[in-house]
Amino acid sequence: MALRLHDTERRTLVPFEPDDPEDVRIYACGPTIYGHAHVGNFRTFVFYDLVHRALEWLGYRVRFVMNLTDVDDKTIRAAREAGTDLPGWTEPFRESFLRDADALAMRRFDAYPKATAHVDAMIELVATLLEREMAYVAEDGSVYFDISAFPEYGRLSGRDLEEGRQGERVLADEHDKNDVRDFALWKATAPGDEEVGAAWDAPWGRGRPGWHLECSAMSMAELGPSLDLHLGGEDLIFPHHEGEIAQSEGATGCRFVGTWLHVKHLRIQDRKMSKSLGNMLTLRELLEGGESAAAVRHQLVSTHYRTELNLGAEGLAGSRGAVARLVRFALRLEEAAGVTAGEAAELHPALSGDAPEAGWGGSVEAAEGQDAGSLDADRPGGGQELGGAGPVEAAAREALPRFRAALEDDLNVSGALAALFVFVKSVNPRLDGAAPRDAAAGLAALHSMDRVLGLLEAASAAQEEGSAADGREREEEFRAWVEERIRQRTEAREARDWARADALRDELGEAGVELEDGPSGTRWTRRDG
RNA sequence: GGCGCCGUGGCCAAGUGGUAAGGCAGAGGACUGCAAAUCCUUUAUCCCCGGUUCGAAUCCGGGCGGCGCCUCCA
Repeated sequence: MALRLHDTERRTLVPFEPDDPEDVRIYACGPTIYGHAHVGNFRTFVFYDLVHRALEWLGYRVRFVMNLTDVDDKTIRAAREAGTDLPGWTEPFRESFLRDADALAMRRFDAYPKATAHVDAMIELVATLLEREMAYVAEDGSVYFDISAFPEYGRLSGRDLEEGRQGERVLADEHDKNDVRDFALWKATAPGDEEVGAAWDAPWGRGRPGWHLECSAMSMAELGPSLDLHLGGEDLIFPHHEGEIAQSEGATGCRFVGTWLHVKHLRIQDRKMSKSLGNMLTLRELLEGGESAAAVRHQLVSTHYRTELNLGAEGLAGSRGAVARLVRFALRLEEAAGVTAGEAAELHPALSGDAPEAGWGGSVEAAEGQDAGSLDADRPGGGQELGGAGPVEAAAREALPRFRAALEDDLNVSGALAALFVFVKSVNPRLDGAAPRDAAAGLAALHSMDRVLGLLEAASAAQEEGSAADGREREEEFRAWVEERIRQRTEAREARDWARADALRDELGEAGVELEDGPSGTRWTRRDG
């Protein structure tokens, strides 16, 4: 099976067929950087990250661009109120956004163009549309796109062109438009724009670019006239993306986007997130409140992108549990393998490469509908190759095709997570006494899957950030202290002095350290993180 | 009003014709000095009614309930 995605325009699942699998071009609508991004934004952005990771894992080479909107009504108003100029206001939030993205283990995209850096390209685009008579200059020097020049307007959102036309009173501040549905490509300079530097010269007059225009111009500048994939939140379908199509195809004459993917919105505690309800939760607030980034990432990524996701305390608690289980599993594998994840990958390239093929006899079809525990020799072509593999490796070879099949089915993360946890469940009991090389196979496969999910990455990123904040020396000191306590406790236990042993465990517990006594000694982990 | 989505065990959530993946939480058990971790066992008339079919959570009709977009909010 090959990758299939749900295209908004065709309203159905379609095979993903990029023009060139070696150069897949993806554009995603990013945030307006006038404040800290909220968790709803990040539901969408973490999905972008998933697309980015999944496509590369599946073997595509990807160029992925996400814009940052730094000139619009909101940035201008905020900069004015703060008495600064546009970059003075937006730049800190650009950095804030990237920090938040890092915290969630989002992999960096190839470019984050800012609108203000591409105004020339936007002016050029408007000029082209004027030349082609698809746009007109209004009395005040604003430029509008002429809807009637693009008969296909409305095809993405599936709305009736005539709807809302009759009996519509032309609003006072839009008297320059020929048709109420025409949208602004260029807005003539308004009072206050100059103060913050939000005004540029154009042949038809001074002003600033319209919102839809930014994305058309920047995607063309970065990726060319047509894209394989364009991503955005569901609210952008109309009018934003509809406008992008009209402008882009109007100017170039060629198809703008192959497949549109739109992410459903996030709700908070069963309510829509909105300013009026006062429940605009920023990611920063959530994290500073003590929530772990890995749990947040899990929560945001674990629900299919076309299903509404409701963020709440219960769900986050569930995510914490799920992530903790994976982290412990990774630790057990590392111990049993005696190597790092990187070394494990070298030992088992077939299990750790991007999108390991089902070439070991366990085809996707064969894996589906079999129960996870049956390492059968009766599967087509499965017996012989499996002969030399240990039980952990066999489980990995079972899990990876399922994981892949789920991703290929419109990025079914729930299915992918199920494949992962079936793997965890089947490996855990076989880990005691497993051959190191075999355990390494499990470690390699686990990290391969995490290259798509990013959950272990988010957990270890948080861990590192924590110790970096503490400072290297203090961290060393702390470790030494913990290990000394553990040594003392081991002595106490050998002497069967249970009271002393328990007291030491309690003391460590208060310091946030949890102990696990295993056959190979005592392991400790930090609570959370 | 127009267009569209959804309703699966305590919570979250896969599954779109052949008698229900997975996670979290709970209960019992194994293991442990006690724990923790791990494993085993255990919890579903798939919103309701009717229809199509040998067979439906899955298709069709109706109902009830929840939600989104329809002014630059991801």
